[in-house]
Amino acid sequence: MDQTPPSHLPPSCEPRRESLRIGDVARLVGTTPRTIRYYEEIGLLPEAPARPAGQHRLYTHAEVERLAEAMRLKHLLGVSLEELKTLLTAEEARAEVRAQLRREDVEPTRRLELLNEALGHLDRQLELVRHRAGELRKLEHELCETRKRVRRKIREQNAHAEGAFGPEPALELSGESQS
Amino acid sequence: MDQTPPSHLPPSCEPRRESLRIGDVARLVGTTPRTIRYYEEIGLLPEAPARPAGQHRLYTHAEVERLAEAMRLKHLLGVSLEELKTLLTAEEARAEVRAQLRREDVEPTRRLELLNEALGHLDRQLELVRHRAGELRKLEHELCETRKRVRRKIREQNAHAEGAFGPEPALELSGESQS
DNA sequence: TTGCTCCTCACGTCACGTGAGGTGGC
DNA sequence: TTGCTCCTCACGTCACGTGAGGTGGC
Repeated sequence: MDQTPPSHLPPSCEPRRESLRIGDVARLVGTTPRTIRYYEEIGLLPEAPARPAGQHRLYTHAEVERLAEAMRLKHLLGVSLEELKTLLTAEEARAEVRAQLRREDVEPTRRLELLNEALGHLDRQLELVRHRAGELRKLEHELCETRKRVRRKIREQNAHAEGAFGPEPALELSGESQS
Repeated sequence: MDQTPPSHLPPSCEPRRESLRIGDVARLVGTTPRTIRYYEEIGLLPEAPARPAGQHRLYTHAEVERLAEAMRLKHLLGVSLEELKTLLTAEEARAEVRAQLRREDVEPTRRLELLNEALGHLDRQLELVRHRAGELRKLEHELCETRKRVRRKIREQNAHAEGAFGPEPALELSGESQS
């Protein structure tokens, strides 16, 4: 069983779940193996069905995508893992809805219901994102204003020095300064 | 609110440090007393000098402002308390610089040095904020695109229903739905 | 005096970090 | 065979939450 070279496999034999190991996944999404194991432990990530205890975890690229998206949400929205779990469950539900909608045999009333649910979920998430983006824009604006004032003072100072000592090249960022 | 000092005090007798208690402060900045005590414990907030053990903590409005700003930075930038401490120290240094600059007796070279330091600090902070704002904008854009697609599908579905059953008012958000 | 908020331990919790000791695949 | 990564406990840490028991100000 340790004799399965990765090249020229019969089409029936899958390369075991795409053979991405936990270290690779961690590097790809910018986290640590410990974090991934912890997320699996608390049920945020699904455990691979029937992995013998002590055996290596293997991941597919689709799973990496989902994990990356989850970490982006956590990072940008600053939610707890419990809230993140709720978000991801809703996300899964939306995926399920998309799958149902692709099969054309859904009756129109049900179809509209599903679409409206998806819309509601998107709106809630957009509100979260926009609120945070607004706060950040405000902070950015304030920092910019302060920056303008400092730059104006620097210009004034340079102009004054020029007046006192005659024209010399404007000194802005000295580049060298001890401590 | 109750910020008129207890009526007739002699002008020499200060209303002890403006008499804002820890619960008031917590409510004003949107946190808990425990958090404020913890920040004091790890040295992120200065402990009031010479407060007898067991005595109530009292705060000034200026301290409330600083705490609120600190919590905003933490919330928006998602930094650790250790990083936050660094940011606040730099902020204090900038305040110190402003105080020095207001006294006009600083020699021009030193003055430029201080201004350039302040500018550098502002630029680093702006970069942090802008990077995060950019990520959020991207997420917002993606959510908007998905939302557009869902709304288009809803319109299509309604148009189709109209064609099949004759004109009826467009159903968008049902408002009521079981489960 | 009665409530309320405050105080200081001190243990609990969330989201991991960090070895310890051992097994498995290229 | 040798390294490397992986595995599972299990204890440590950061940033607080949450009572326990007691004191202080309107």
